[in-house]
Amino acid sequence: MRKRLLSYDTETTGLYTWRGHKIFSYSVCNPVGKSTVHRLDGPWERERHNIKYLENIWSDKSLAKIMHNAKFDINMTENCLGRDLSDHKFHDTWLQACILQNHHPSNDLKSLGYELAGISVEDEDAVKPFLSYPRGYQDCPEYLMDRYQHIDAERAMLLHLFFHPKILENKNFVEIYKMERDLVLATMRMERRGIMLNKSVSVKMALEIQIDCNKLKLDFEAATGQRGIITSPKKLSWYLYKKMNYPSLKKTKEGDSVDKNTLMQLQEIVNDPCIEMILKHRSWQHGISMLNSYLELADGQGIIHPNIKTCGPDTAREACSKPNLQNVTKAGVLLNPYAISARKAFRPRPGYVNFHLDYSGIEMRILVHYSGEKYLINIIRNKGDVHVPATEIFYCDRMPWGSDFQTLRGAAKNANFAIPYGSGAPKLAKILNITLEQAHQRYTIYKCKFLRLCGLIDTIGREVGEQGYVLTIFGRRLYVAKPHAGVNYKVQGSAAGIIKRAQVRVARFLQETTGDEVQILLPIHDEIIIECSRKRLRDFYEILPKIISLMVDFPQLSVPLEVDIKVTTTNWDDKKKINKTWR
DNA sequence: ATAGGTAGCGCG
DNA sequence: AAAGCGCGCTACCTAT
Repeated sequence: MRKRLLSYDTETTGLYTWRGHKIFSYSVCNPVGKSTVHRLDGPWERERHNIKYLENIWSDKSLAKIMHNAKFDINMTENCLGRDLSDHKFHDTWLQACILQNHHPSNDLKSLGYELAGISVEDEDAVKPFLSYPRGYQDCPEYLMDRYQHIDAERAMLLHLFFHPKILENKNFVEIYKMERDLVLATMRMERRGIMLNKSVSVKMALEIQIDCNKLKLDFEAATGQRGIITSPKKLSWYLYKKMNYPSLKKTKEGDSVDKNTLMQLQEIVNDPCIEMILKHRSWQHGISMLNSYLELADGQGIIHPNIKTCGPDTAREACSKPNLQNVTKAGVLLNPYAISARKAFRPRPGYVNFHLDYSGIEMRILVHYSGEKYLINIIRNKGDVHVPATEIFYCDRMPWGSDFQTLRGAAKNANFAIPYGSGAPKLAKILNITLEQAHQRYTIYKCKFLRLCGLIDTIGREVGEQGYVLTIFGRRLYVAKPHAGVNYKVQGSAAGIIKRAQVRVARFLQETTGDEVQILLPIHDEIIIECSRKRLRDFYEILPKIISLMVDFPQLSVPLEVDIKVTTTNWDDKKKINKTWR
């Protein structure tokens, strides 16, 4: 039987349903290339007719709708029709492209249309001049929009006809594509739900720090006699290395570096209070800017609705923007004593509790899995500390350990990652704070003990050299530009595959068991944040073991996975561990 | 005014 | 030859 397909593309008054943006027109195209445009504005008769047709399209569940970035169009359409459309069959050509060509410079609709079918972007260029803020596509002349919409619908259909057969050729790709589509729907709900900013706390923090920051700037100017240089890397570089004649410890592309690490090392040598002021000012200014940007992006209730890109990064990870909630500053990071914890400005919704479920050491586990190192596999299986052997080897002269064991272990842990990712002895010496000679010597010992782990960089590098890509544990193909990055791609990509599947499973399970009172809010690479209504707390604790089992069930791994659980009723930074580990 | 590059920094 | 990698965002600076 012939597949029933229709490509579908919406034009909206903006990007955000939560800001009231709506569909004002849509276009469709059938598999033989006949496209039509349907405006929902203008003459009343036309609008009525086109709404009815929209209803028709989205009443037929077995008619597969093809979109490029389905998360956007489905969200807008659900908003327009006022009902759930998640049981509709759909395709997403963006996902298809990302799965098939992760490293492609741009998998957007227009570029691919041009590349694969020579469709020019002239239609887009024609509407562009009408888009300057605050105007949008709805303000473009209809005849120009018409052409643009026709072509966009045709582009999407074309891409599907080109890419989908290539997905079907590979059994793993079929599973990955299915999973990615499920993830799109789960993610759409996360974005819609959003995460709550504590507006009053944000404002208060930003204002207070601003005052301190202004004062600090004046102090710096008084101390150095230089004005307007504290925020400028270029001018700081001149001041420190030319005027003060301090030694340059690190170069950038065009000059001497004044980054945090370099300045802290310089401080060890010259002990100039100005350096501390620079670092303080930078951290504080960063905190202020980020807090203000969060405030600007929050809706009337203080909810932030980020854009979570489920597919697109070269390693098949997810990414988050507007704002990026995957890099919100936290307190207690050793490397930056002056950090402003913006996480303190995020809170659970009133009446809710937030749980943070994070995989403990997932990258290391995957590395060990791929290395096949029996010794390390057994440590993990027996719930031991996989970083102890490295600590023992690299700090053999500081045995037995004193009170600073955690510091040494932390450095050894960094080395454990750096080595399989291709770091050499010089880098190790820096990480571990030992001499180059010691680094060479102990690296040799490490290599003897963990030959296969150290060999990954070569074996996987060869894999890249021969075929241009690596495979993840799910058989996902990741093209890699630089062979030495192959190990990282394999590990990041496999970890990404795990947490993506975990989200799909958990989201489905939560929807089935709790309706909408317990929901996933956000993934952060090795962690998912779940909010739970206080009314359902008892139930949640009951189903927690089931959630964890869904998260760790990956038989393709030779090592077990573990999940740490933290909880907060106040703010993101004050989350507390609620139990040992679950597995 | 706007665009693009670089540096720097946050998270994983 | 030697190399950890992936993202997004702000600020500064230069060029158009």
